[in-house]
Amino acid sequence: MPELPEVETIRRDLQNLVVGLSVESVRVRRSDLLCQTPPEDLIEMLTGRCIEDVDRRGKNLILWFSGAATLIVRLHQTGQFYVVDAATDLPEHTHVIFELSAGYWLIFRCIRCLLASGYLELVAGGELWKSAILEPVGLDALSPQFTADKLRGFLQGRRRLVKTALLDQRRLAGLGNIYVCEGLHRAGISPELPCNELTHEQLLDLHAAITDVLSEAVQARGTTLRDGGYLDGIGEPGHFQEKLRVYEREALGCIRPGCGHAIKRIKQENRSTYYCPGCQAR
DNA sequence: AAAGTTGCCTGCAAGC
DNA sequence: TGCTTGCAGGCAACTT
Repeated sequence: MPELPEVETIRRDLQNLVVGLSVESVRVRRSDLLCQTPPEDLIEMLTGRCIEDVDRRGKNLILWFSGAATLIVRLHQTGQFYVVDAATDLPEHTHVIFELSAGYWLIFRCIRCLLASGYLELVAGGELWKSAILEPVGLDALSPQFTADKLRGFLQGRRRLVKTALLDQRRLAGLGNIYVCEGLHRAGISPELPCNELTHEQLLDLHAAITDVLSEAVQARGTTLRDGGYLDGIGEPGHFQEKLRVYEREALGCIRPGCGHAIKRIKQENRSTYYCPGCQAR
């Protein structure tokens, strides 16, 4: 389930592997996964172009091609985007294939295609503000501009629960279920606390916790859960699952020294929240 | 009244 | 076989 650290890992891998290579051909097997992009446009605009840079905003990848063509890739829940050797047997659910120079293929896979509004979007002329995928995406959580003050601005005065508010990509972009749960646990804040009841201290702690957990997860190359949904830029799993403190640890003991409470799992807005009732009491 | 918020439902496929 | 799970868009139903 790629969130910011997973997408950042893929970005770095692709930066190393495919920048400087050119697109020899594009195969689109499922055009319904494209967002506002006819498949023939994708093929025509990218064939022969060189990949110049790989960028990221929130959970979205941005590939810059020569001629200012830009490809936005949103992995959503089960999307994968990685490099394989040319002419290997393509895995199931491979929906778009970019055949590159130097004997590589860059493939887009998606097991559960849940997103009716599309996963890949071509934007011509580098006019990223026209992207339907990026339009609602807020401030990137790893950006230096993300300060404790900004976090306060996002959460202040809202009655919404802090857990669900942090999942909203329109304000702060990049956090998903895993890192919101982990961040709240590190900050010792109950997921059931309404935003407008956060103290100044708690906001500072939460900002530090979010920043820390994201950068540690990038160091560990992201989280691959039991479902194996996330793979990095060469199709390998990450390692941060070994360092999770609450996520998917229901009924196990809290690892904070001296705590020992059993991790609980609750439903908030129909999504699982994991937390420690000891360190995250209301 | 308009703008901002919140809650409910939907879609795919995997794994019980 | 049938039920549950998960992410974000779309929209309805609120609140201010």
